[in-house]
Amino acid sequence: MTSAARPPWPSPWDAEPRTPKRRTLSREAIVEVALGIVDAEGLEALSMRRIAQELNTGPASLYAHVSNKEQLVELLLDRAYRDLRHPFPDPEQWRTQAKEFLRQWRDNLVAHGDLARAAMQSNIPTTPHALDAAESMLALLRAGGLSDQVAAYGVDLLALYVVSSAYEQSTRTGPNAEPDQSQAYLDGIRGFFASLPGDRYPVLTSMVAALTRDSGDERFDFGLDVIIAGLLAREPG
Amino acid sequence: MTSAARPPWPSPWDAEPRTPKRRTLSREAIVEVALGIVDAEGLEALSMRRIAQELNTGPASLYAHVSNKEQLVELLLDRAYRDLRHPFPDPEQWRTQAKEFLRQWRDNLVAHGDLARAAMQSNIPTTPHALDAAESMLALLRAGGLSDQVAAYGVDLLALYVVSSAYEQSTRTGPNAEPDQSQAYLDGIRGFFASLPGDRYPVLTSMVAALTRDSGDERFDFGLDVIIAGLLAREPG
DNA sequence: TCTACTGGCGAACGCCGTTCGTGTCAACTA
DNA sequence: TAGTTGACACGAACGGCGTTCGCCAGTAGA
Repeated sequence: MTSAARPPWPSPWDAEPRTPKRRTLSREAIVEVALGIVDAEGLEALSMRRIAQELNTGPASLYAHVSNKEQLVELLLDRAYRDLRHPFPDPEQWRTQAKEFLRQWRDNLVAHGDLARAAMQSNIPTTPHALDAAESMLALLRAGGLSDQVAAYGVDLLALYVVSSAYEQSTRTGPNAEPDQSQAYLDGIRGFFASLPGDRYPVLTSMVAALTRDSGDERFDFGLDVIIAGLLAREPG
Repeated sequence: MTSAARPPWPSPWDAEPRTPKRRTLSREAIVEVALGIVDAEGLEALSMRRIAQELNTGPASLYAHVSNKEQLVELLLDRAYRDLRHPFPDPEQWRTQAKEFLRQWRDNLVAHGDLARAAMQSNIPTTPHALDAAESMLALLRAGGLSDQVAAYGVDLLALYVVSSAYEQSTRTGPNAEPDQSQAYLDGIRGFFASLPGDRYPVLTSMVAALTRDSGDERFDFGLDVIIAGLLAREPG
């Protein structure tokens, strides 16, 4: 090792090489670093100690900027939602707009590891950018001519679907998503279902092909179509 | 204190009053105790130490019967699903049967604190009684005349809805559900939405009444109806 | 009766979120 | 310019967690 080249006393040129002792910490910096950890390794890898370490400090320092971990995760989620792009509702195309927005919403969550898990804690939007998303969805559904009550319950239902789909997807793909492991994944499920006893699960075993047809976009789009069609079916027109 | 009444040496009549030193532990006993903790105080209160304490032993002893906490939680979930009562599909009444079964499913989850959170980890049923539930639902949807593909995707969608609804409900009611705090809860939400800036959230603030109409059964039933109607809309007939 | 084995379990390891008390720098006051 | 003040940084520690190790004791088979 070359550590012998360094004198034991502090040299002038390496006094405080980084760590300018002050002003380096901020809520934004913490959120950014935390989001990086979640993106790369998932929510489970996120710890106050880990964040502090990545910022060259101790865990206690974080609490000057964030009241606790729960709040930090909420900030992460809102930070992620900040990237959503909101459509201007057009009554002629509201359905396409809605589906595109919901897809974007899910992709945005999936892009941040299993952050969707945090979004499931409370279905009611409370942070600014989560409220923006709800506002946009409500506006789209109303542009589609849905009554207030159906639109209100509908937004809830769609949000529930988007978030839980994203979470399910994230548990499937893992923290660092390999691009094409989905085929192997599907084969695994297929094998499992096929191995079940046909006398106890006659229907399941007879439908393995349909059950394991797709685990990605087609499935998600199917759910979107079903819910939107169901909402329209609740209206007289 | 009356501890002086007890001699410092072991008296014959209190030698091993309980704790027969052996055979008291079993996987079933562990699951039962753990489920009791989750019912009363929620998943967060569940720890190996806590279970062990309730069984008058140390945490290490549990690992002879359960490989880790993750597996234990899976066992809890399957134990809960064991109580589900399955209908025999009748093509004339499949819709009512399906709705009743799904309601029962949700109630069963909500009855066990926030155990639903564990059910969300993987949407694919793998344990015996979870597979039973999927089998029943598939049979019902096929009795309703749905095609294999729509039934397969539909079961997934309904399971996602039931489980995430149950989880949402459980975070609302808390571990020990007060029977009638729902009104105060709704009032809280109403107040929050009403306090939002109307210029940023014009649609949201104009729909507070519809958004906070109900947070319980009516909302859940609405979602059920929407999804089932949407599934039927996917079929030609 | 001896032996082999299985389950029970005390102790410890390395994590975790959070708090306390102290230090130290930056900027305002006089 | 000198003194003061208040906010931020952070080392150390507390009480929890899941899990493993290794020893011990009781049971069952030879």
